[in-house]
Amino acid sequence: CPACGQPVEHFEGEVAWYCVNAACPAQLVRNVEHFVSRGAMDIVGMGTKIVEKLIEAGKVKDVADIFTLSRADILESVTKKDRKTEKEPPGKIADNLLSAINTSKSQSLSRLITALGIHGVGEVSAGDLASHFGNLDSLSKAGVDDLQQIEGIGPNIAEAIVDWFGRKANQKVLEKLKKAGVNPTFNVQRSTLNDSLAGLAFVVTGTLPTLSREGAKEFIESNGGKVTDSVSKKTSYLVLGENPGSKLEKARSLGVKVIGEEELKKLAGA
DNA sequence: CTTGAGGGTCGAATATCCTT
DNA sequence: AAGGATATTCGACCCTCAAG
Repeated sequence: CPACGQPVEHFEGEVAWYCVNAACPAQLVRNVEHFVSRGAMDIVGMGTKIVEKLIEAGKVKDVADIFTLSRADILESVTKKDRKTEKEPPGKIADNLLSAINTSKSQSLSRLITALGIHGVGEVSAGDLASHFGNLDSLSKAGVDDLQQIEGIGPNIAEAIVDWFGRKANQKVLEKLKKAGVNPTFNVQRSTLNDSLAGLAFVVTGTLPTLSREGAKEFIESNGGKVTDSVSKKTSYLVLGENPGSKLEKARSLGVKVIGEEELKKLAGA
């Protein structure tokens, strides 16, 4: 491994090699980055640079450490060089970060599962897993066969999940998270709020007038609809905003219906 | 067992928005 | 003004499923 010098391992059928050193700094950065990213725990204000600094300063050794960070820890890490400008520290960064971390504690179960970074489990699969198992404990006890019952989960992903939960280091992280108050359960209420969009699959392209991309997604999901990244024959509607990409072309060639934000809201009966 | 299509995930690239 | 974070798109590639 170029970053830590430890031997690397490559998995059957995979193109890339993986460093097996659980403490590899380069790996840690990527893990943490993914954990806090938009589709996962969504900790605003925490990007690559900040993550690197926190890790360099030794304040974050695993993903769970984020939740026990103190204001002093952050200040110390971020202002590592110019120690003499003690009197005017970048307090705003610290404050924003702390409150973002705090809000992220109540993030949904599916986001947390996404955040774990299991091979092959992204937002969509994580959502399926969340609604199927309801909480992390039952998911961690699931066997390969249980997992394969779920649509979209085959032997490879099932194995990856079992393997992830089987690792001691990961179990430890889960424990720490639980202790820090991060242990969400699947909220059934949310999915049964309104099912006017049930059975429909949406893809969003471009910038919508009032809803953000995230907002549109949540809106659709809370009304029972499904959102994916790519347009296909199974897509029910393409929600079109400004500056659309190639998805519009694809939708047209496949005969997928194209609607705007207004129509989306009408469909949902809002 | 092999192959191909349909779906989905991930990472890179790019443009724009915020904060010091 | 500059550095950093966010928002999107795009292409590469992997997984699943079903048909040959």
